[in-house]
Amino acid sequence: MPTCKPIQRPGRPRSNQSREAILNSALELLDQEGFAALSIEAIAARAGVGKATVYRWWKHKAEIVMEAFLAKVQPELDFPPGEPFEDALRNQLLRVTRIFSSKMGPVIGTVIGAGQSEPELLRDFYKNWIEPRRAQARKMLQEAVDRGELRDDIPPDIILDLLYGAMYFRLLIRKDRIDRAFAEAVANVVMDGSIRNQKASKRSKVPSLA
Amino acid sequence: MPTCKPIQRPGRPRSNQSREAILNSALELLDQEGFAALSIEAIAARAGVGKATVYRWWKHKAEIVMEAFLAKVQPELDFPPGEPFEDALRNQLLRVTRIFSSKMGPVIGTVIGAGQSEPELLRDFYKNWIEPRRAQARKMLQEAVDRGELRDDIPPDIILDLLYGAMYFRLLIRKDRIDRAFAEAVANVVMDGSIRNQKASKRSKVPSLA
Amino acid sequence: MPTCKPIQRPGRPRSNQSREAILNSALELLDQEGFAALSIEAIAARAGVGKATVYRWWKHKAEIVMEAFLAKVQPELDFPPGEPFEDALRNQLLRVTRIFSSKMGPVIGTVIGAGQSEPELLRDFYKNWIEPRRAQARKMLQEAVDRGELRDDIPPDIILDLLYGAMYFRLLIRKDRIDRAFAEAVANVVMDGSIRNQKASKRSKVPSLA
Amino acid sequence: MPTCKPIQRPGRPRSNQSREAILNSALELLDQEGFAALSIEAIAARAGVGKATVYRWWKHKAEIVMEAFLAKVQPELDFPPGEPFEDALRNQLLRVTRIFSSKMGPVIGTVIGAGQSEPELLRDFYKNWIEPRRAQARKMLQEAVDRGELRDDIPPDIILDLLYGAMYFRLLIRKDRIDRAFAEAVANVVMDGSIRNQKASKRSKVPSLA
DNA sequence: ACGTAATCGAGACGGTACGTCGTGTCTTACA
DNA sequence: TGTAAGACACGACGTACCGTCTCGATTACGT
Repeated sequence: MPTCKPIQRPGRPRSNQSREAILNSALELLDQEGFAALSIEAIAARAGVGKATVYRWWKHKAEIVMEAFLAKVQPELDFPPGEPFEDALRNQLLRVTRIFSSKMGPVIGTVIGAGQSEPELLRDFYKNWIEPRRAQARKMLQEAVDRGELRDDIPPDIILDLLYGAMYFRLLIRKDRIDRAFAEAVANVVMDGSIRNQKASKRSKVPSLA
Repeated sequence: MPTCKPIQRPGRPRSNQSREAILNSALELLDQEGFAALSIEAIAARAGVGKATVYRWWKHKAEIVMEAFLAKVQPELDFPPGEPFEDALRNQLLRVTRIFSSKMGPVIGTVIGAGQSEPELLRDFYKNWIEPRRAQARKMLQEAVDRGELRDDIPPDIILDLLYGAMYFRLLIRKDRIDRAFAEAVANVVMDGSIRNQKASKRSKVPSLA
Repeated sequence: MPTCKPIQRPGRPRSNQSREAILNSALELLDQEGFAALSIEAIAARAGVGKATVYRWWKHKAEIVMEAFLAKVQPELDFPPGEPFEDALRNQLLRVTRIFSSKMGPVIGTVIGAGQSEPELLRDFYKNWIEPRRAQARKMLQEAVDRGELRDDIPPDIILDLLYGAMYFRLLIRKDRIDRAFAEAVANVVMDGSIRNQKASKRSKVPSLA
Repeated sequence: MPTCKPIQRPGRPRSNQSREAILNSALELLDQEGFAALSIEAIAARAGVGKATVYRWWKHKAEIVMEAFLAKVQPELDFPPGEPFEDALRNQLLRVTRIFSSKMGPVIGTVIGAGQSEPELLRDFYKNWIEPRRAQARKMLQEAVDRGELRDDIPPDIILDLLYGAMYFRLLIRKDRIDRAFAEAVANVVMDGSIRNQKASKRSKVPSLA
C-alpha cells in the first residue's frame, strides 16, 4: 500500500494562494498593459508576492501567461461527440468565433505575438490550446476521406489550415470582425472545395451574407 | 520642369548612409540573435551611429525591422498584368511561398508579433505590405464574379482571407513548411469551392501531394 | 598712420545683435535655472541663434556667463577718490553689501560655485571682478601703514581677506543676511585689530548692533 | 540590555562593502579628474557596482563626495576641552589650516561649489561639518563675553564669520596658500579687535610674517 | 553688378552620461 | 523549507547636450 500522492516533504509547503494570486495578476496586467509591458516585477508586486517565489515555480513570464490563459478557457475545448463531421466542424468554427470576438481574442493575439520571439511560448500555446482539438478534427476528416465523402488528394491538415487560418488571419492581421457570417462563408468555400460529391454541400443553407 | 518634392529644408540633410547602415545592422542582428535579443543600443553600435540618430527616425525597433523588410522585398510586390485571374492568384501565392520560406519569413513573423501590442505598427505593415497586392487581387476577383466565373455569394475578401490566412497560419502559428505543394493544395480547395462551373478548376494539374 | 583697429575683413561681419541676445539669454537662464542647468543648447535656442554661432565666439559656457555678468555690474566698480582710507573701506564694504543682497548675490554664488570645478572661470572672475578694487584697497592700506596709522606686522592682503572673507562666507556658506549692521560690525573688529593707535577707531560711532 | 537601534528590517541588508567601494572610488576619481569630469557611471564602474546601487543611496555625486569627505575628516572634529578660549580658537584654526591645505581642501571647495545650486546639499554640509564646531566655539566666546574678557557689542557669530570667512575666502576664491602664518595673522587681528583689555592679546608671540 | 568670402539660422551627425527600469540572484527574518 | 522583503550586479532603455558638420540664405567687400 503506497503512501498517497502528496507526500509531505519537509519544510513549509507551497502556498496555493500565492500561485493563484500570481496567475490572476498576470492575466489582469496582460489585458491592461499588453505582453510587452508585463514584467515579473509587476506581477509579483500586484500579487503581493516575492519575486523569488515567481522564479521558483516558473521559468518565463510566458509560462505564467500560458498557465493562466489555459485555466480560463480550458473548459470549452472539446468537440461534442456524435455529430456528422461537417456539422461538427461548422459548430466548432462558431465556438472559435465566439472566443475570438470575446475579450479573450486580444489575449490570444498577444500570446501569439509574444510567441514570435519566444519559441517556447508558442510551442506551449500550440500544444495546449490548438493541437488537442485539431487532433480530434483531423481524425474526423480522415474518417470522412476513408468513407469517400471527402477528396483524398487533400490532406486533412490543409483543410484545417484553411479554416483556422482564415480566422487567425482576421484576428491577428486584418483585425476585422469575426462573426457567424464570416465563419459560415469560410466553411462553405472550404467544404465545397473539399467534398467529393459537391451537391452534398450545405452551402444553400446560408443564402446571403452581410 | 523640375519636380518640387525635394524642397531642401533648412539644416543638414539626413544622411542616407546612416539610414542604410541602421537598416542593415538591424536585419543582420535580427537573424543572428532574434527579435527579443535585438536592442537599439546594439543596432546603433553595429551601424557606427549614435543612438539618437536611430530614435530620431524610428519609434520602435519593430519599425526599423519593417522598413528594412520592405526595402528588401518591395520589388517583388506587383502582380504581372495580363494573366487569367486563377493563374495570377496561383502564381502570386507561389511568390509569397518563396518569401515566407526564405529568411524573410521569420522577419514577417517578428513584425506581426510586435504589431499585436502596437496597433500603429501593424497598420503600417498592413498598408504597405499586404493591402497593395490585396487590392489588385480583389479587383481581379470582382471582375471574375462579374463575368460569372465565380460564385457571387462569396465576397472576394473571404477568398483572400482563406488563401493568405492558410499561409500566415503556417508561418505564424504552426511554424510548418510553406512550399509549392502546400500553396497548390490551398489554391485547389479554394478555387474548387469558389468557381461557378466546377469543371473549370485546374485541380487536375496537380494530381498528388506529398 | 596705421589703419584703425576694426580692419574690415572680407565676408559678413559679426552680428552684434546675436552677441547681445546670447549674453542676455545666458543671464536669464542663469538666474532661472542655475549654472548646472545652463546649457549652450538652451542659450542658443532662447537667443534664436544657431549653436555654431555660440561656439564660434566663446569656448565655454563659463566665458559667456562671465562676459554677461561683468557687463551688468562693471559700472559700480571703483572706489571714489579722496576719502580717508577707513571711510573708503567702510563705504566700499557697504556697496558690496548692497550688491550681495541684491539679486546679483546668488549669481555671484553661482559663478564662484561653478568656478570650483572650472579654474579658468574662477580666474577670470577674480581678475575682472575682485582684483581691480582689491588693488586700489591694497594701495590705500599700504599708504596707511607707511603713514604709521596701521600696524606694520599685518600685510594689507590679510586685512582684505578678513573683510571680504566674512562677506563671502555669509554669501556662499552661511546664506545669512548681509546688511549694514553686519558690514559695520565686521569693519569695527578688523579696524580695531589693525589700527596702531586704538583710540583712532571709529568704533564708538556704532554703539549697538541688532 | 541591548541597544535597539539596529532593528533588522526585512530584506537583504545594505552591503557595507559596496558603500565603501563607492566612497573610495569617488574620492580617487575626484582628485584624478576633478569634479566636473566625475561621473556616477565612472564611480560605479570603478567600484564594481551597479549604477542603481549608487542612485539608491545618494541623490547627487556631490552627496557622495560629501559623505566620503566627512568619513575622512570626522575624527579631527572636536575642540579638546580645558583650554583657554583664545588658545582653543587659535589651535582650532591651525587644525582647519592643515585640512584646507591638504588634498581635502579642493574637495571642500567642490562640495560648497555644488551646494551653490543645490541648497539641500549645502545645508547638510553646514550642519555636519561647520555647525558642530561652531557651536562649541560660539559657547566659548559667549562665556568670554560674560566674563568680561571680550567686547560685548560684537556677537560671537561675527567673530567666527571673520575667522572662518578669511580661511574660506582663500580656499574658494583666492586659491592662495593657507598656512600657519596666515592663520596666526588672522587670529591676531580678530583677537586684538575683540578683546576688551587689549594688552591681553597674544599678538606679540608672532612678531613677523612672510 | 557680381563674384568671393565669412557669418548666420537650422538641424542632423557620432558620442557620452544621464537617471530609470527590469532582469535574475542573493541574503535576511519569519512562519 | 517556503515566503516577503528588498539589496545586489548587470544591461538596455529613451533623453539631453556635447561639439562638429553640412546645408541654403544673408551681407558685406573688392573687383
